[in-house]
Amino acid sequence: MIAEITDRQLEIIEASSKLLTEKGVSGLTIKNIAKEMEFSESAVYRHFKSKEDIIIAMLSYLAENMNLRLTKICKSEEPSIQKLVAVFQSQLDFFEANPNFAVAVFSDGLFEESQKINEAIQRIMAVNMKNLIPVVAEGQSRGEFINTMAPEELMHIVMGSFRLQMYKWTISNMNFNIQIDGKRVINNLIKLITP
Amino acid sequence: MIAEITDRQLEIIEASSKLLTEKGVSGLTIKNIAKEMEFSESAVYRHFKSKEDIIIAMLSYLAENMNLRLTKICKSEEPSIQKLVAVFQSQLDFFEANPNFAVAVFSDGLFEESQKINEAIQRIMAVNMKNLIPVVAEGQSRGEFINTMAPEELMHIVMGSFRLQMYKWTISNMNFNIQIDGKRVINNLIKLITP
DNA sequence: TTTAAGTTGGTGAGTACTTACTAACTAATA
DNA sequence: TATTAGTTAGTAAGTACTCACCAACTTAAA
Repeated sequence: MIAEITDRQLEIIEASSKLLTEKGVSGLTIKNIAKEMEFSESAVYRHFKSKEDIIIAMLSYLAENMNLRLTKICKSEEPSIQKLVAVFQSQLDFFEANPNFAVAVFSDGLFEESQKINEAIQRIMAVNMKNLIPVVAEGQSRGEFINTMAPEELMHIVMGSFRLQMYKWTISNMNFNIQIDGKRVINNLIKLITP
Repeated sequence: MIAEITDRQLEIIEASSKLLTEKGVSGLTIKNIAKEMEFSESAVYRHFKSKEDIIIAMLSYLAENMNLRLTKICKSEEPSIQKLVAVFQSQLDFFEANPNFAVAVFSDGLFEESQKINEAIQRIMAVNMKNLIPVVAEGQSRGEFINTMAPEELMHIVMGSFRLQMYKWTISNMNFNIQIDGKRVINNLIKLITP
């Protein structure tokens, strides 16, 4: 929560996410991080006590960023539909600009060996849910969204569709325009969940 | 395609998928496979020329199985809705009985280092699509499903929701009843995509 | 103002261990 | 006798991480 992060740590986080995009999980090694930072492997340990800590810091940094972005959108006074669309638009913009993070978040189970890392990834999912469930519930009570299922279940379908689209993008090595396809998915979802 | 597989190779495939469930990708090593098979590491290489080949054989075996199951369901004369439900029910049954394979298929990007393995995983996705797109198209023309988007886009939403449910199950270490939650997702989807 | 002590962020060499894979050999079977 | 399926004992390359050491800077006291 209280992310007391030094400049150097932030640089390492950025180097790590770059490596993650370009070389995948197996390329995210201390050796490669050091090379990217242009210093020795042992220097990495001056700033983080373990590789696990680096990954967790990276994911927490992302979660914090995302929460700020989404909270801002969700507390506005627009119609719920517009808020929902704006949230996913914001996610599209972010991941288009930072495709490195997309790999981490949408390639599920990537760091399965560590419980702590898995929890960090789940926290990112939770940030989405925490912000959007109230929006959906509000939309339902206003008659903007269909009322045939619980907000959580509506969100499950919306998130699942969005995640699958992001996944298709990451495995294609980001070689199509995620804005176009992403927007189409969101439009299709809106068609389905409005009365 | 023509999977000419020896008994011993099948045993190795089964041992590998067991390891995948219990220890994750990082636990799927030649050493562990050998231990599981109760013979030496080098004996593994009598049956497969590389670890990559084992993983590909494992995924191909799964794809073949799945295709047989789904094709049988989809060529029946029932209403399209019932076929769609039956397909996902069949998937639920299979992954409940073989949770090991669920990890492989729903933890995307797991074996990212190998292009061939990725292709094998995508072939499994394609088996689903190949069988279900015609069912959805047929259902749309019969007025069983809504007609406001292309069959592929409807399937995207259905698959995305299903995959997310399976993912939640795998990261919870299969500690809730996937039949109950899986069925609820399918029911919710049916509510959305029927007129 | 000089000196002393402590901190920060580096280095290079090395640890203990794991990985996929191989060569050479052996025993049993066709 | 040739083939099959196993063995033992290795390999080179990689992994995260630790060690003793050091230069530059900051802080505080003489």
